[in-house]
Amino acid sequence: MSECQREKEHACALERAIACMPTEEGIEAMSGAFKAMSEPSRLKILLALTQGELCVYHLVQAVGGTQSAVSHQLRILREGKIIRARRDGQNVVYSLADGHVAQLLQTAYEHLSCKGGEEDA
Amino acid sequence: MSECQREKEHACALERAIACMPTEEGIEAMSGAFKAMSEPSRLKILLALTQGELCVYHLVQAVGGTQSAVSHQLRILREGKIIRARRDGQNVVYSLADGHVAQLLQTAYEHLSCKGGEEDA
DNA sequence: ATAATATATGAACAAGTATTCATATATTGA
DNA sequence: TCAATATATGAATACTTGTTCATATATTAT
Repeated sequence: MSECQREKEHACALERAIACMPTEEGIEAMSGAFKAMSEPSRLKILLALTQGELCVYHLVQAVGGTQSAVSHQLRILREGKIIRARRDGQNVVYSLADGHVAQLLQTAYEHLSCKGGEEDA
Repeated sequence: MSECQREKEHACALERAIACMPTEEGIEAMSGAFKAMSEPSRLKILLALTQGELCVYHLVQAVGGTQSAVSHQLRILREGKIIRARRDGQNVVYSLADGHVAQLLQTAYEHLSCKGGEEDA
């Protein structure tokens, strides 16, 4: 019963934390979106697509790496409904699937990209 | 030289994509932040901490799992400067390290958590 | 000092996954 | 149909990582 003391110390934050916690599906949805952007190779692809739709060949030029590696990552993003594919003649043209990811990329880009890093003493 | 044709088709988007691409350090910073939030166990910890600082014991209650697993994830988040630790008597109290992550969590929470999912035909 | 509580951590193991290589599929032009 | 271009993908490999178990460290009270 010694933890009862602690129970009350920050009880309000704990209760709010429990109350605001999404369902498992919500957690999966959120972490899935973050996971899509958590690998450098995929993040580059997504950042490139914020500028407009691009075919695989151009994506390879924009992000580097081999065509095979890019295609594998494109499949992961496609299956996760993060991006959308459309055939255009010999090419397949990709674009971001919805605005949510674009918003997250924008927020991260503005907040993290331009700044070197913040050490706090 | 056959790709020259393609070079021009979407050249503007490709050029913008190349122009907007962050440095490798920028990419690492962004993907690192996303990676912190890409695992359900860590995401839960971070979401809980958006409600205020919490000690490990309370975090375990808020997010579930064993104390050891939570502590391991806390270490990863701590070393990545995503969260901050402060000792308070027998307890160690954790809090979010900066507002950037909170902003990303907020954006994701609003955009992804409450909605079931969007299938597009 | 000893016991109890709170947290951290090393080692081991199990999954998950990003890349490469080789090859398959699809589209276009001759 | 055949060749060329564009993209996708299966298998194998190497690497990363999340969890568990056992144990270590730190703080407090007696």
